[in-house]
Amino acid sequence: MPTLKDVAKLANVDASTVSRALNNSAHVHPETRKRVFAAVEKLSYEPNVLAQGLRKGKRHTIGIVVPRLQLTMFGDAVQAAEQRAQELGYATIVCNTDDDPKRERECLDRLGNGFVDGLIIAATGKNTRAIQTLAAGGMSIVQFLRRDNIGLSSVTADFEACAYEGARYLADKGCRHIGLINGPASLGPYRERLSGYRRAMDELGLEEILVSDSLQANSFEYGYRSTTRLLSEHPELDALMAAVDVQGMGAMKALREQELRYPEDVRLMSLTGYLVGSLLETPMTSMEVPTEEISRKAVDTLVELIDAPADKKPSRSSLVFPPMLVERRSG
Amino acid sequence: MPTLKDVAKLANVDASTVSRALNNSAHVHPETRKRVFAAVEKLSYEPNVLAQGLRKGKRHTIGIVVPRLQLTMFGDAVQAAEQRAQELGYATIVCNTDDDPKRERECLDRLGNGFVDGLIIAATGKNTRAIQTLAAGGMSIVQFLRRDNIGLSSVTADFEACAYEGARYLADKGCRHIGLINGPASLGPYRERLSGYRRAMDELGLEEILVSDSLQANSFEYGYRSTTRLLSEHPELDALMAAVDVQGMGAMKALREQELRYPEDVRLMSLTGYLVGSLLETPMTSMEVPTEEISRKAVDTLVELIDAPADKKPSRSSLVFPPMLVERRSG
DNA sequence: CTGAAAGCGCTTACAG
DNA sequence: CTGAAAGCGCTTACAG
Repeated sequence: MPTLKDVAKLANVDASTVSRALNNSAHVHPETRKRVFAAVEKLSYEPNVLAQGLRKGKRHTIGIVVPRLQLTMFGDAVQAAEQRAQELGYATIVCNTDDDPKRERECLDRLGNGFVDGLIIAATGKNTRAIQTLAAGGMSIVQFLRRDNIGLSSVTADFEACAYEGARYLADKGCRHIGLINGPASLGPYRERLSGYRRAMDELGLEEILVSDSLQANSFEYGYRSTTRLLSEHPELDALMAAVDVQGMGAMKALREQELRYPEDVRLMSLTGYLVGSLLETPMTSMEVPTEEISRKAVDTLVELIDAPADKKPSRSSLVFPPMLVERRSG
Repeated sequence: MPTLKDVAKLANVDASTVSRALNNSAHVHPETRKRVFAAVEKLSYEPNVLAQGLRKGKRHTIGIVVPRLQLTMFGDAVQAAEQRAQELGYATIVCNTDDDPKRERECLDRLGNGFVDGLIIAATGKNTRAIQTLAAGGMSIVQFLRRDNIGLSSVTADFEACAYEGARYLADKGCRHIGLINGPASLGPYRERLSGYRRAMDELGLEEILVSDSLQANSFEYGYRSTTRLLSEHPELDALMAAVDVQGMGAMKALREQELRYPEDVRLMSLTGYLVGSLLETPMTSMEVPTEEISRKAVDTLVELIDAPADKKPSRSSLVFPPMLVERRSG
């Protein structure tokens, strides 16, 4: 592996000049510059990220904090984020919190300890203080896929619209008893879905029928139990919206057990669909969200933040992507 | 962040002594040692991985090369590998090849270029030369979940047993026309499943009925098309083994279209099941493989390889984990 | 516009 | 058993 010195020797200049030419950090005579780049080319020189990092106190690593990967949009999200990070020359460390505030806290402690240059995070909402402290201490942080109003940039989807448009769609199909399987309102996306659902129910003059526990909501089990409960309390149910796909899969199980067909007896849809829903035996009607785009954008935003000099960090930004309705068999 | 120097000052020794004490790289007087560790404790000192890396030419980053993450065992595998890597102080870079040799080549080029200390890889089998060259050039490489006989350590599952035991199970249930949806024999796991299937068919005196194209086999579409084809050529089919879950999901779609019920008309099972199969509307009978354990072990093996001094690298090892049958509804 | 020097935080021959 | 010194590959004030 050639080093700066090798390039400098070949170009007949000092290493510092090579550095300046490469980083555009000061005026370098065009002639010199040309020689430098020729030498770089010739040796196919690549700067040693480690040495750069040591010098500048950067590790070229970003942390990704998400609840889990399996069968969730976060799996896709992390894949896209890792790819984008790699394109930008960053390694990644992925940390799964399982939506457990304690585990999240551990992740934050570990990553905060000088392990990474920045963080993209889909937080539980229970460690706001710790996250703000980290940010105040100079850590670059971007929220993605989940947003709380904690003074940090975010890239998310419009979950309010997911629920609102989902409900309008079901109402258009003639449903009058539209249930919602949601999750704890302490989490931004659930709170937003709830508010979209309420807006729609209000406009339509329909009764709100919903489950919104503060439990581990992003699961098959939760979808199953919630559906069973809703059906027993509201046998008139003719439509059901699940916040995420695995909940919808759990709902399917519950409906089958009650010998209810979907969509014939109960229209079923997911409010945040991803690949798996389309491959089910009964493909699931879904609101879909551009997860990959969101993740890539979050990484871009983070890297800009990391790279900006301390005295002119970009100001806080909030990006929200709209969802799209995909009609399939279940609803 | 405290540095070696801070520790040295507090312990009243030279930085080099602290280094030796911490790394156990030379005799340090027990008394001195005690002082050093007390200081480390007091300052809660953590060595700067970047500086260590620069000194030793290590990046503390490992590359993970897999075909894809979505709806495959590789998703689980990568999650487990990342976690283990993190425990060992390594960052990760994940590269998806989509089982395309060209993309795999790009991954290898990029990662080979001094970006990582080592690689765990589930290869396409089409870049054997490039991989061997990398290894010969000093890159530490461990194969995981897929093994080719290319002189490198591996940690895999016994896919031969998956297919053999799967077929025996179906035969025990009374099936006499057992089909196999496989994939290209150029890939180790498919080759091994094929051989297990053949062994079982041979022992049972049954006809081989199989699809084994050299296409993108790890997909819903492939499972769907293959099943349609097998059914048209062999209407007598009474059992079907899919190499992986998504193929099985595609098979379900094809069976439904032919108005065949599973398991009543055709018993269906996956030979490498993971979570998704258990959550389907018709939960899938599967051979299951300890993906997480395999991944963690692969990372351990790799890190040992990386950390060993050049003159005494551990010799090649091959670890194979046995599968387990999980009976569910589909078969 | 460019060179010489110092230093990021560590490790490791080299003396003693 | 321990200290002083050199150096991994880079960047950045400091002169000029």
